Amino acid sequence: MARDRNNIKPTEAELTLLNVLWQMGPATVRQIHDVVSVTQKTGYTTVLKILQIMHEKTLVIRDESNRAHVYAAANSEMQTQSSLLKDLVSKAFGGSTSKLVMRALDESTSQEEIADIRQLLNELEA
Amino acid sequence: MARDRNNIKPTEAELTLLNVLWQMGPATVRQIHDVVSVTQKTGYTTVLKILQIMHEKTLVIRDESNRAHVYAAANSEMQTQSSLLKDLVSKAFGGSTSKLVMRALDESTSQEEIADIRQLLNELEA
DNA sequence: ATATTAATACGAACGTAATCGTATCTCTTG
DNA sequence: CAAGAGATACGATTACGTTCGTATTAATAT
Repeated sequence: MARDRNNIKPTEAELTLLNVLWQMGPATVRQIHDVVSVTQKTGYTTVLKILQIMHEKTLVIRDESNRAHVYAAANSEMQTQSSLLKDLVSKAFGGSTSKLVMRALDESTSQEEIADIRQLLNELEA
Repeated sequence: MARDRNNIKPTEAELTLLNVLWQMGPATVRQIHDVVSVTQKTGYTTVLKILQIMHEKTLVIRDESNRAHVYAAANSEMQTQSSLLKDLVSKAFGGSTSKLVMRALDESTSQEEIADIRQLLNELEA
């Protein structure tokens, strides 16, 4: 059975670029690099190369109608987050999502966050 | 600033071996390999090599007083889980733990799990 | 003591990720 | 249309993770 295209796990560098795409929406290599280079010293062609690889892996789609190709994330941020969580649950939490959740929560969790989570729990019950 | 030794992120193969060590407690390469080889076709020397690398990284400690060295996880399962979560939160959830928690919870979460999490939230508030 | 068994150490090979330099292509504009 | 600016394509390099074969070392049994 072929691996679901939605479940390809992005590498660290790929995830960095996906974060930019989710934030900006569709963007050119130049635009993406401009954002990335604020916090990292990554070269332009490095960003380009990674995007090309991501395109092969179908992690991004691209519009080639203009000279400067426009890239967009192939999967939503939510989908990718869920996929990454599922991976971590299986590899480090014996498959138990609630164990992960409970490990994530600690004394640093704010009252507001606790309220938000309670709200979600209520909704899930209904 | 040197990276905290407790925060070295184990690779996938390393995490597999750590899971065995957390489950079994201190063990020899032979014992670890016996467990791992039930589910994977990994060679004995591969397991040995990975443990040696983990020792260099201080992911495990080892007792060399006997011929067959006895390996043990250097950090607890809890510490490692927290470290992996912290990493994922920063890389895929914009630093927001509550976002991760809320993404992890969905309709598949059982009533019992919901109760357990509520319990923990109550304790955190107190 | 020597042969056998079983362990560690070590190096090589392979795959993937990340990086970047250079070649090439393609618009624009003077 | 020719030159320059700015884009993509591609190959080479480096780093890391994973795997395993072989050499070496150490304990044991004959």
